[in-house]
Amino acid sequence: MSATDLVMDKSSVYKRIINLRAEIARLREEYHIKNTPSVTDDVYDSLSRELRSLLKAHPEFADQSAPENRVAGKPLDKFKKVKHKVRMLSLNDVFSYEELYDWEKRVKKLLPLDVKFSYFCEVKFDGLAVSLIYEKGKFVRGATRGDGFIGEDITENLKTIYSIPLSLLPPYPKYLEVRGEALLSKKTLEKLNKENAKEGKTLFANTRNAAAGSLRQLDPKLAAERQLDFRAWDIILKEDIKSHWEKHQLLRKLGFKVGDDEERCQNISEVILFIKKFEKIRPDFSYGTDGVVICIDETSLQNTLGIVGKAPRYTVAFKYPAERATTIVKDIMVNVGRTGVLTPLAIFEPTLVAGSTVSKATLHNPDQIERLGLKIGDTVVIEKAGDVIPKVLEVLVSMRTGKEKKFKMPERCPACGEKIEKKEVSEKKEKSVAYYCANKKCPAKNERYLEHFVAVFEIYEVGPKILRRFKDEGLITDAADIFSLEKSDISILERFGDKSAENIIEEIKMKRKISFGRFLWALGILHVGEETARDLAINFGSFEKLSKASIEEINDIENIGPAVSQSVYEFFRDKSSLAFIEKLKKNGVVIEKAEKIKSGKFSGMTFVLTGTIAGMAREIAKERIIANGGKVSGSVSKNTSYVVAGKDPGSKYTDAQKLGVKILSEAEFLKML
DNA sequence: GCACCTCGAGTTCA
DNA sequence: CTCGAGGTGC
Repeated sequence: MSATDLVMDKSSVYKRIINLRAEIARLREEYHIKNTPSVTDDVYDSLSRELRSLLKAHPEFADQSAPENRVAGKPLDKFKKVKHKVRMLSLNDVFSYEELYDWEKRVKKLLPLDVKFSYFCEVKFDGLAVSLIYEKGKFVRGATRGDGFIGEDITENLKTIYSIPLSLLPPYPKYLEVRGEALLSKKTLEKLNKENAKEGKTLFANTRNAAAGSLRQLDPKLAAERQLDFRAWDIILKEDIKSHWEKHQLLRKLGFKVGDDEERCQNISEVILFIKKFEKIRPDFSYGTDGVVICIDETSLQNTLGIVGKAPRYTVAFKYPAERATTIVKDIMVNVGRTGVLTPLAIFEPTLVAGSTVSKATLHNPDQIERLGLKIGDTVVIEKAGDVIPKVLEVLVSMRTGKEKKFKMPERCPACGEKIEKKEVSEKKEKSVAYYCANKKCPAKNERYLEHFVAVFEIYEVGPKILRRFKDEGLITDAADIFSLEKSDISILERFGDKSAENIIEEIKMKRKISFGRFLWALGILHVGEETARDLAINFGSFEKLSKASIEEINDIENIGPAVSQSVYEFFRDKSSLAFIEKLKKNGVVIEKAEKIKSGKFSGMTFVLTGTIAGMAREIAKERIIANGGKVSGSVSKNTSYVVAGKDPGSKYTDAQKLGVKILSEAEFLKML
């Protein structure tokens, strides 16, 4: 063979590679992006195989920018955590048209009467929600949702998805974030499962598990083989954009694939028509879906409506009914929580429901067991609420054999053996539904508290297992001890290396500084969770002020009533809690004062809100007042500067008249802002 | 005193 | 997610 032959040969190989690349790209385009199932997988597979073997023989033709090289990264040890610039919220669900009407009612109540708005409906894909960051038109980072605040960096895996553009089509804004669903078609899932079955691996139960599993592959090459797809559903920009509908148009122009089934509706009846229409095609739809997302189309109104907990009010997900299964309750165990509450837990014969094997479910409290009429050994119907949390729906009484045993709440705490009791609820002498362990030093309670504490301080390196180990080894007796740990304390323990000890110490050091609000939350004061802690922090500003506040001063804050104010007040009179706080400070915890309220135009004024403030959700009005230096109180007194009366004002309106406090109409209030 | 909305706390599986 | 319980308005 002459040298020329070799060159000729090489050039034809190169031509073939170019052709293969073009053909594969075209097929992928059809398969993924246009979603036309005309392409046969066999053709696609054989072409890919040929390309791979040619490139193996001729590595000199490898091209970094070629489609097959979307895979850039090396396998990772673990995913980096990334903080979302804008929190990734979740959706509230509705399961019936009735609940949808209820949502409509709530929304309309919060919006001005005369405002006109539309609804936007789109299909809810059943995949994995991800966030994509683009800088100067280039894809720079992709992350999972995580807890909404912090997700995992899966950039390299996302790069392997063809329908995620690496560069945007111009014109594009300098910086933007796209949110959407990484998913797998039903067809791809079938193919994947066929391969898995051949190799004796476990099968994926649904497209979401498969998508999530694929993106969690640490090696991007493995993720690439899964042929994932992407649909965008939201875009976050600095620039104003009028409606959700326009967002979708913009996403398309930038080069994203957006779900085809979407519609702008003028009223809820039209929304229901959309839901019904989609329900018919859902079984034959190419992708797994679990419902329809409905939102208020106008962005300005969306912002007005505000957020409740983890979900914005302007949108809901209509969910189609979940899959159910039957199983046997083998036993009922009892768990001890941080507050000492005893929660019964049903242990099942492991059963497959909606894609995962379920082996237990909470029964919440003894009353719930009573309501269900549940006995140990019963056959029960279960489902996964929201497709995640197992729930016992009913007992199949006809399946009883007579051997079932009635469940009895233990008389002593299962963890420490001490007495248990029901708590007094409210000022009346009523008793709580739940039982509590009365032992202040119950080890289970203590452990749950430690877990809560590190979670609120966001000390990610230290989870339940490590805490338990530290406790068992005698390194810590309370949460404050965490901050006085030293590297040598940890590194000498078995299974802890030098490196992991260092990581843990570094993390703890970094998280010593904490906002006043989170600090309060971490203390685990009865009735004080995330929200109430923030309310307290904003209203009192510093630990010193709150700890000296009278019970009345605390009670005056909006959303804080007698039960909470008493619990907070008592907490700060308790010697051991004060000693604990002192110990935390001594060990290096720094409490940052709550956002110093800049002396704005409202400084020194106290507002009381009553009735529905149209055009603005209550907490937004509150935020605006606080941002301008004002205070929001729950009750009218002679110290109140203004009462803002919305629609249907309550008794505070007459209180204000009696005390001669100036009453502002909504319009007057808005003018002051 | 009741209806409604929120919040707190415990919870599942991969 | 789900329950109980607290807060608020009427």
